[in-house]
Amino acid sequence: MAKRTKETRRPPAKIADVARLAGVSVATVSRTLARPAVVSEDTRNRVLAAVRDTSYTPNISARNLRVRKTMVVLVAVPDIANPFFAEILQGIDDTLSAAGYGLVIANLAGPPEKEARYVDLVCAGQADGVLLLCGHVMRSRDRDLRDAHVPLVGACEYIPGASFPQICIDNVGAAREAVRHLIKLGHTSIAYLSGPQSTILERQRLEGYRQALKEAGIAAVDGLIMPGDFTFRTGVEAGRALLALSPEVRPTALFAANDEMAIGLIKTVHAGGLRVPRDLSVVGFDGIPYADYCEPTLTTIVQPRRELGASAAAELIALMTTEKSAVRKDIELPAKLALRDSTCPPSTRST
Amino acid sequence: MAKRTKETRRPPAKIADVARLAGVSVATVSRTLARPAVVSEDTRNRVLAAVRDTSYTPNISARNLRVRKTMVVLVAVPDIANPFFAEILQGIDDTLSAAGYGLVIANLAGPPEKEARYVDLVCAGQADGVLLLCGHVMRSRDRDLRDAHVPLVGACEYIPGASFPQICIDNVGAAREAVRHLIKLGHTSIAYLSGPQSTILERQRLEGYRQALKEAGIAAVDGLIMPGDFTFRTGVEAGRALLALSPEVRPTALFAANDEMAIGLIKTVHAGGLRVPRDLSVVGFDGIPYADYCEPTLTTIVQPRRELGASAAAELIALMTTEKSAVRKDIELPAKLALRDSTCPPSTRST
DNA sequence: CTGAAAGCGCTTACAG
DNA sequence: CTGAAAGCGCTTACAG
Repeated sequence: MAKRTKETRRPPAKIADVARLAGVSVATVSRTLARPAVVSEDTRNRVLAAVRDTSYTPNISARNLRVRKTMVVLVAVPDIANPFFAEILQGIDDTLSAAGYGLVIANLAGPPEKEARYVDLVCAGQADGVLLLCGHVMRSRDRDLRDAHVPLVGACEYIPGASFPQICIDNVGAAREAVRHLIKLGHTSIAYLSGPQSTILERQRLEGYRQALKEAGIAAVDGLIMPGDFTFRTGVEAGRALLALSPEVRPTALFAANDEMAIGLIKTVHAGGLRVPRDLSVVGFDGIPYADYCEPTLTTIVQPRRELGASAAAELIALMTTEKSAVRKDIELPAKLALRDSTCPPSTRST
Repeated sequence: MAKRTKETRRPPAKIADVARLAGVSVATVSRTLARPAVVSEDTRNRVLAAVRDTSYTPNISARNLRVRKTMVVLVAVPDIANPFFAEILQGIDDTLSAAGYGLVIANLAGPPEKEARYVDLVCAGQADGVLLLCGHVMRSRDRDLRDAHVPLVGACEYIPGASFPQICIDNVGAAREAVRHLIKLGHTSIAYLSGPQSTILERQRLEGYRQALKEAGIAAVDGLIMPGDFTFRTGVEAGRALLALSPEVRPTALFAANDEMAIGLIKTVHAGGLRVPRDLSVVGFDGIPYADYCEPTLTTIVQPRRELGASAAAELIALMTTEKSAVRKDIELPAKLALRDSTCPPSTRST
């Protein structure tokens, strides 16, 4: 169909082909490419011309075998279909690929044996480093990622007790800020829609909620803490639970541990006749793109997703390219409250 | 911190270590692993035990160098942050990783030189195959992906005239079905919100729109075709344009070339006082998760995203593992209309 | 500044 | 059924 460029078959040129054409040894070709300054100008020109004429590109498998590097990093993500991670991955990809690294995405959603396979892969030396977005150090039946002796960096979900750098936001502080915002608007009956109990993110955001209430002298009410697991579905369920409450005991505001649940909840209470924010103010967490599309737009904590990914990647590159092993160094990136349309002062009716 | 497993340093075992421990040659170890049936039971047991004792895993760079394969496939995606692709990637990842392939994601969003880098990478033999979700055969300044002589498979966005298999849905037919649905409800003034002119997806969906009108004997009105580019923003703009129209000339229904624009449009016309679907019925295209979360939920064509990815990956694997070069074979997967809350008969008022 | 040679860790004819 | 040996395509001391 489309026009092909010149020579149509022929296997890719190897370094020996270039050397022959340039009339030098393969060692010289290799050196010219690695450190051009070290060869004479004349040689350099001949080699470079030969490289061009043969469209030579080094075989990476061979180079990697030789220098015992792979130039790939493994990125473990809990769920690639979750929009929250898409932009993080973008930040990672930008930084990593600019530095010549390829990235293999280990999507942990799905059968648990996948995790083990990836651990084995890294232990077998198939990656130079690992980026952990999944909140735990991956393991297989009898091995741990640490047995691979490659640099590790964590991001997003803090891994307690880890001995490698981690890039996170201040979840406690951000959650506290979210709830303070509601309190400042005049709310005193504020519910909390939880994330999955197993994650540290949940514990941190709950802690922030508690702190904000406490410092405002508002008593925490256990009944106002609603179960959730970060999914839209549990947001819907919480919405139903709220609708089932009589108006006198219903909270006037709610802080959700993530946006997806907040959106599910808003949709549900809307359908049930409550108005957001008039009857119920809602604050989310994450700042996913959709939080700015929904109706009403969601007041939320927006995480610097791209920067989180980029910093984590940069940190890992530093670790992979220097001798000094893991100068443990956590980085905390700022997350900020985006004021939008889902919050307002409580309606006087219930005050 | 955490407890390490036994021997803490020592480089990973190589095949020679296993051979020594088992008292056989490296050839035998290699064979035992590749085709266990071919060695004697006694040998096999000794080798396997040694493999276990040394926690041996083959070095893939070395193997690849030897067999001249990379076991990686490149997946070119227009924009990794677009939720539409997330589930496609998941289908691809499931299939590919089950077959032992790693996947390198070429995110084409961003500087155009990235595309060239990826082309060079493939031409240099760094991938065994390429999955094109981007609607065109990637190219660098002087090369084309076809020069790499590796199998190619296209998916989602049909590439006209390509000589490799492609996995798509019937965009024309699906768009026609979407518009027929509106016609069946009684609408006769139906607008179309376009995608980017450069894509074949746009041309196909527009064609489906035209066909449906034509077969119903409804005259196509140029003024009802609104510009868009698949982004939320252009949906918002189209919404504003609609609001600016006087009620007599305003269409009673609209078919958007994708969900994101449909959602932006709905949000905008809502804010402007129109009710969806009562004043305006809207049908989208794609079936992204959010289409089922928004308010009202969006009637849309849902694409079998996971299956699209899985079939494309399966097709590529077939190509990579057999001699027969590209038995050109397109696959069309079914997309179906999901009836939800954004459509209803036109209100009598304007009829 | 340059070349000859070893070696990275594997697989696979080829003999036996 | 098994082993010795060549070779995949590179890089890097080591000499010169």
